[in-house]
Amino acid sequence: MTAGKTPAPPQRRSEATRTAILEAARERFAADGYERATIRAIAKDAHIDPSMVMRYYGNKEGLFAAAVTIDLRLPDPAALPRDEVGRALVTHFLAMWEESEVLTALLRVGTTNQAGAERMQGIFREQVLPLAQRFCPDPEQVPARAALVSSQLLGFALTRYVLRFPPAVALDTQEAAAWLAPTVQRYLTAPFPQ
Amino acid sequence: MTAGKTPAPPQRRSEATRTAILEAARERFAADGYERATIRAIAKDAHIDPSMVMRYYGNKEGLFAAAVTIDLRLPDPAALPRDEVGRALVTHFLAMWEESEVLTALLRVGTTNQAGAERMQGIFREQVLPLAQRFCPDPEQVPARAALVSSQLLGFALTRYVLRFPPAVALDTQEAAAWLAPTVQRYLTAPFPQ
DNA sequence: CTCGTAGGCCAACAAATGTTGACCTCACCG
DNA sequence: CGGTGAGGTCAACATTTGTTGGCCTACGAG
Repeated sequence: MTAGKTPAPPQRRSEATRTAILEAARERFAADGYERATIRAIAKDAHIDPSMVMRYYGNKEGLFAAAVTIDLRLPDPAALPRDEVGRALVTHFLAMWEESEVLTALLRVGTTNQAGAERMQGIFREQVLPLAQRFCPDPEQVPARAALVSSQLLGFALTRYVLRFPPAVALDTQEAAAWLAPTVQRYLTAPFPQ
Repeated sequence: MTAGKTPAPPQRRSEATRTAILEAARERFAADGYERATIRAIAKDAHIDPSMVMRYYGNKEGLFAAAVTIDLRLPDPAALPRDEVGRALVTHFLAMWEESEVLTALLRVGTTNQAGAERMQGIFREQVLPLAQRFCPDPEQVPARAALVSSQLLGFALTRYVLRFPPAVALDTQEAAAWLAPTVQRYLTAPFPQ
């Protein structure tokens, strides 16, 4: 609260544990979901006392909010050729899921926790919607198309990273992208069906 | 345990509460997921004592197992014309999701609970895989295609019934089916892409 | 009428969990 | 050297949750 007058970073040694807590929290939330990821377990993973978690992040919700911040880093729509947006989006998404547990954590929490669901709605609204806008002329259709794209991408992540359906796990990212890209491409650019 | 020798139904009045418990359990599991659906809350909804739940279903896992039994009632593949399987599957799925909360309950629990995830794998294996078998000549490709179909169907259910993305909720089932059917159709019958 | 028993409730236990406050320790500044 | 405050630990709290066992009640068979 009391902002130090010196702009120099006063961080003695706490930054290390702060990030250790966040890393442990991400792992636990990804593996167990919100309810089963206990503060005590996270603290033990970070090799500190549970009360430290509270001091740094206030409460469990605050910890979750701090641990799971997501930037999808979607490619600039303007730079994408219209007929390759599907493939570009899919490969980008798969890469993001493979490289960190944050998305798995968010998906797990989003299905059981109201705050988590709202967080996902926020990401959808601020990051996916704008991209869809670029490729669909009729603004009336943009939200539905963006939601369909999300449904396929999240659905594949669900079966592969959360439910772990063996065939979905077995697909390598190349094959998966080859299957999913046309779907996403169609949702974004094809005319309204029927 | 002690089977009555009289074949006449000895049920005095318990069957009513048994099903009341199951209904309440389905509602709670669907709304809250496994962890946050408490036995006490379920019992209160069913207007009985929590200990009754234990007596009838042993423990919480037993209750979940009894409450969430799913038969997708997939249409007979043999009766489906090959080029309409996509639309038939999608409309059937949407109808099932709309008519009861069991699927929502299973999806919510599947994402946080190992037993729930395995239950979903079982349904996939025993009900979706066989259907895909009918439409794909190469047995090598059947599991992947079935998983892709599941990913799109579950993904749409996720965004619509669990995460409640507004555009996904706003779509009426007709529109949704029109968008999703070609995707499912392609996953089942189109040649391997690229 | 009597009494066994199924259906049901009440009270309690043990464990786990989020959260709090007192205390400790030691680097650093005056 | 003294003390101030940040980084950290410990023990405890109140609550919730799954689960258990004892007790009550009424109905139907003998």
